[in-house]
Amino acid sequence: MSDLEWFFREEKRILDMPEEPDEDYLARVYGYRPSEDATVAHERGTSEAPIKDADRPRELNVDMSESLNEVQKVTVPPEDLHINQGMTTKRKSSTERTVDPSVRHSKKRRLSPEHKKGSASVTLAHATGSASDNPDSHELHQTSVGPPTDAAGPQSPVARPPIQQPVVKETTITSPAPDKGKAREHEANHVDPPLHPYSKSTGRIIATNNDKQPDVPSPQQASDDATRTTHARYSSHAKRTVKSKVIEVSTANPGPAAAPSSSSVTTPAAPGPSSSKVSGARAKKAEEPKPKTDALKKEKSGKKKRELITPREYAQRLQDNLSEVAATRKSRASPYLRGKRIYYHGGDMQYASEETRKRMDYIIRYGGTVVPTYDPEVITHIVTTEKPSAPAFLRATGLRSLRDIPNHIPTVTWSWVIRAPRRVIPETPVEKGGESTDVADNNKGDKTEQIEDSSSEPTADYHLIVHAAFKDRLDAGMPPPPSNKGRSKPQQSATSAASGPSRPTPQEPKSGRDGSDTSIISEFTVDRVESKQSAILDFDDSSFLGKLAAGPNGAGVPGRATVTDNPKSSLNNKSDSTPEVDSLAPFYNQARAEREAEDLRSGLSSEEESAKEIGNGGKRAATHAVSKKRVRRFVHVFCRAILTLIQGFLCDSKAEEHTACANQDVVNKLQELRELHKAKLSKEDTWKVYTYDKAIRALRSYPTRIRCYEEALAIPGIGDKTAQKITEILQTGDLRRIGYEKTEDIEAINMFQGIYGVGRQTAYKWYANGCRTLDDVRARKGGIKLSTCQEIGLEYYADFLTVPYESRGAALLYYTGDDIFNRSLRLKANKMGYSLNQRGLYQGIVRNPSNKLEKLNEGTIIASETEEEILRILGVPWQEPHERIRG
DNA sequence: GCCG
DNA sequence: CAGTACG
DNA sequence: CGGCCGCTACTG
Repeated sequence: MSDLEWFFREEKRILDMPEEPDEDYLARVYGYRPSEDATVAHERGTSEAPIKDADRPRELNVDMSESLNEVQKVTVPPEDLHINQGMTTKRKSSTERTVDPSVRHSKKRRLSPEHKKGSASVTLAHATGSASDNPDSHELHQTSVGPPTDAAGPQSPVARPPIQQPVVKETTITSPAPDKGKAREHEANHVDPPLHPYSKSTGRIIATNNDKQPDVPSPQQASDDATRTTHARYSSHAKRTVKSKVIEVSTANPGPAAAPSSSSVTTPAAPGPSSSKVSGARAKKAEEPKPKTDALKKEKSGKKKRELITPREYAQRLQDNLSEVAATRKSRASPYLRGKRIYYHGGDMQYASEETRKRMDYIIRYGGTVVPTYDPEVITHIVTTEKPSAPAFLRATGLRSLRDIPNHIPTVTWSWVIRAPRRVIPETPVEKGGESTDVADNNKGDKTEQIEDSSSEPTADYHLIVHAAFKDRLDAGMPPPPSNKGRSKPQQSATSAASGPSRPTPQEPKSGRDGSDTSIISEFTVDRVESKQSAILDFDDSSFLGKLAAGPNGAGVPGRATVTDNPKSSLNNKSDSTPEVDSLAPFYNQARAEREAEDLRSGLSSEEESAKEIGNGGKRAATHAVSKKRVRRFVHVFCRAILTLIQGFLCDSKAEEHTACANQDVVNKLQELRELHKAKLSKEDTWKVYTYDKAIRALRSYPTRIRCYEEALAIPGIGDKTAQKITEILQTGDLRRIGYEKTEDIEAINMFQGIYGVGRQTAYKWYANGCRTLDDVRARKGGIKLSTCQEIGLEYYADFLTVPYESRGAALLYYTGDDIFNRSLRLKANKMGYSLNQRGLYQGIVRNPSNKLEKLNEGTIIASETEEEILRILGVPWQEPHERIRG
């Protein structure tokens, strides 16, 4: 653990080290000072606050909100994982209830007429603030409450600020609510604002919008009012939330408002956060009247021309403009790609697609170098699209075979780039006295003393394997086989790998335990080959990994006998007749086997399969049954450790919600299963739900298709049982369990749980009392009782959940106004020749005079998305929800 | 159900 | 205070 | 084997 601690602390230290102050950066680049904005200033404060937490390794969160959709937050100690996972536990259900909170609030307001404007906002603030542990909650609240948001703008822009000041503070997410637990700290960190102009003007949505949903610009969002800004921010979130969660349809059709403008501005190939998905947001930005926004826009459009340019040319250009780009990069992003000279292969040699350009920009932005041509002498990495075609690649590079890719050059897919932990590689590792860390520079040294002073422990990097571009070259970039110099010193590696919890500095001779505690990592340790380029994660300190790998489990492995007593059997001993065999062959074979596994076998058989592969890979492995097991064990432990680090908190990444992932079908099934358990009362089921949540979440963010039981098992949060289920789904496409457990009672109960304020207990009770439908509940069938909260929840239940995003305005109007207000409003609409219902304001509806129910003409919808719009058309002054009470 |  | 639910 | 989010927030 302390190794972990060290790791995180060290990482944090490094991350905290560089970079100019944000203000300076902003001032320099954008002529903008955060202090101008209270909100930002506040955010800034918090962003610095965590320093005092240095002792407590936390999420190392690099600000890369500009491309959050691609960002990976590094890490957390695995044992803390659950903290946040819990946070997301109810994500889905909360989604379903998107609206509900509002209900409560609006009700509150309604119930307490004394809540005037000001207090209404305060209520809001309180609500959002209290929920600050869940970013989404903001969205939700805001979504629901909508009106206040808007109201703050046009109606009483002046009167607000004083009251809202605290609101801003409270709700601006950024602040790690002082009274929150450590989990909140994560959140706080996580949300820590990108000190970016965008965030000020249009809200973080710009940066984080990872959906292709265009943000529909609305008047209030363009406000300058700082207070309003906050709202707008939420508003943005809200829109996104609603749009993506409540109704997906709208995602499909580009928002009417955003479409036109975005088309003209769309995604310049600038070294900015140019994610194509941001285009919508950018469109909005384009409408921002703000000067600084304009400046920004200008800067971006500088390179936006979309020419037909080859990747090579584009890369070249990036090279040429490097300094310029670097400026942009400076404090915006952690230069975690520093020193990496990447040859990017996008598949098409003739035309640098938007994607290609974007990626190249990205590489530059994060400190890497894009090398226009394939030159093994120069490049340190090869990055390809997710599914590169080998022939195309060969053509592009002029190679004859993938085998010709030099061993030391990792050949990985783009996912590797974006998933690699954001770690700043220290320019000058303190401990190493200025030794260059340029990944490429450290070739396998010939100096024997490296064994002592270098801690780089070549380990199979699962990360590399996972993201390897070609299955035939999984080993590209992996530690090369030991030179046959025979400086193999198993014990040494073993020792260092197993070094104790006390944080040893890299050059410190590892004062590990005695040989009895030999770590299994030693089995795979190929001496210290100085090929850091293999250490993608830059885990220079091997003890860290060693510890991870060895762990409590590894300790039990009788490693010593093998390593020490029978040196020849050591994997890194190349004395057998296969000098070519990479000691890491087992890894490759394992991984390759997984990749190639066409027909998925059951857990057992696939296990055998892999084992066989391993045996084939290293001859000696076949002769050592123990080794075989160890390999498996190690792979498992190691992979998991890596994945844990890579994935970080489950709550770190934005909800990928409906974004189909590589294992979507599996996810769907598991979700079904989870729902089943959700309806049950037992503690056991409760925890299963919890677990499935975690598993599902983990699965979602898993980049590649699961190939076999082991691979699933390696994912943190997925254990034996779930892995089995996954396997079943993979094989049969179904989960039998779901079939016979899915019964009507469960469905009814789950439906009840959809009501705000109703959980499993209540739902079950209702069902037990004979309720089967919502109407039953409404009728209080079985004499059931509802709490006030539940009453309201019920009142607003079903309809709202099905309100399409486009109708939200009308729906909000409908739900927030009381009976009289609504009638009045609708009557007025009628008198004006319109027709208003919960879906929208219609024009031109012609009804049969004799039968008013019969519509002769459907009419056209003229407003529905926002309340303001509707009210404006109807000539009704804006009013807060709590003011819409006439009865 | 997963994890330590 | 404990149960229940929320985000 | 026991813990699994919250110095929750609200309700009764």
